Amino acid sequence: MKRLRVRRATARGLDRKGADAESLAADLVIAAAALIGEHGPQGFSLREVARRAGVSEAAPYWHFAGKEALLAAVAEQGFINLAAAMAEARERSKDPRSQLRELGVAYVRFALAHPSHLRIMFGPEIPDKTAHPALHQAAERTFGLLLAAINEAQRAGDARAGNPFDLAVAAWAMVHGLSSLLIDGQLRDRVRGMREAQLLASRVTKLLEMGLVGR
Amino acid sequence: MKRLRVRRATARGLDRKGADAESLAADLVIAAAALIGEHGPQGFSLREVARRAGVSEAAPYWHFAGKEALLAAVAEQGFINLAAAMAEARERSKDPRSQLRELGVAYVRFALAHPSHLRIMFGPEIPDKTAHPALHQAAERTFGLLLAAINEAQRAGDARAGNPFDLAVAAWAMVHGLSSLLIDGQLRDRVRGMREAQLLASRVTKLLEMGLVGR
DNA sequence: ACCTGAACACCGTTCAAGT
DNA sequence: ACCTGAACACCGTTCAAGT
Repeated sequence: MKRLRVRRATARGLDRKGADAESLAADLVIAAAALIGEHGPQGFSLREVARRAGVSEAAPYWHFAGKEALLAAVAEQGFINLAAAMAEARERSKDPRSQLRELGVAYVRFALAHPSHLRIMFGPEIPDKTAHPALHQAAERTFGLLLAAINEAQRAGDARAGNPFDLAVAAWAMVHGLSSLLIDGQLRDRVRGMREAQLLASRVTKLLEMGLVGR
Repeated sequence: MKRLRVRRATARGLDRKGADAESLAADLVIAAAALIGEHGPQGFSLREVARRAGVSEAAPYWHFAGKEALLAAVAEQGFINLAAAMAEARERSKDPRSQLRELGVAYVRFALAHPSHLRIMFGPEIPDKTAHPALHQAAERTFGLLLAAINEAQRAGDARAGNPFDLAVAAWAMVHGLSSLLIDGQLRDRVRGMREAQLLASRVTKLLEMGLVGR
């Protein structure tokens, strides 16, 4: 029994204490996230994850309903990480207008740094988030962060009046669309490299900003 | 031999004349597009496409290098259809500013009408479009339509000065992001139904328009 | 030139059986 | 409670063989 646990830990290439006390569920999520990061959403398989965790191919089914449930756990962690990055970005500036700009930059930066993760968070692998309440909640919380920033900007006169939901969707659509186009290589002909992508992001975001601010 | 052709035609549920003269390649693309439309990109398999076309599982490999090549053909057709819808939309209005608005509406409408098709056109199933020259060209041509509309709007004073590429990317990112969020169900809690989605699209697009026009 | 049949190495999922 | 081993029905791709 003890040998088995050790096999699991070394199979992941990890060597930290307390591996015995960990649940296999957490190990599987970690292995899944790593696998997605390496080979993309396409190259992901439940059997390979089990192999990396050092367990049989049937073992994951004790902890997750199936492949989609494991991916949902990975996606949930992704939203938690994105929300943390956005919260941190917001704290970097004082005035609401530049806070919004920082939020957008953080979003695109996260997308470029973790493209495969973003695909799992938004892609068709999980057709209905409401089937995974924890994931659904994490996604809602992330959007809530943006909505709060919009609200504050409106109160400070740094965003035009109007339905805050519309403004938030506009901002979200812009950064999400730009991230998707960059990740999917749609702009690869004319935008080379991460640095150029970030510059494009700030120029493009500014164009929307003018519409959102209204002056 | 003739019996075989007939079997192919009826297997697709079609009964048009001239089926004998058609190439299997075209049949496979049609069957693939239909399958994707029904079951989404996930439920697509090359074997099932072959079954629907009434041929053996190895037959497609004579016409396509593999699964990705067949998907690339489907995606190419998608870009051709999208470009046609955009060109038609543009002809509906005279002044450049409302032409841009019509382009955006057409994009979102296409996405909502053919969500699975859009995913193939942009998703990770085809990681590198340059590996499929015809697809790459069709995608470029579609973006070129948007770029031309931006250029014309700038000449008419209906769009602010500046790098037309930046303006085009902003517009593209906005409608693409909104389409993605709608398709992926990210707004399902607060936007119910196609009609409400279209209304949201026109409100949100207007917010960007103010930034693009600059007055 | 174009297609079939059989094969290989994978995959997700289930289920009896073990501890 | 938690995991294994074996099985089932799939999948993408290859390749000799047919016509």
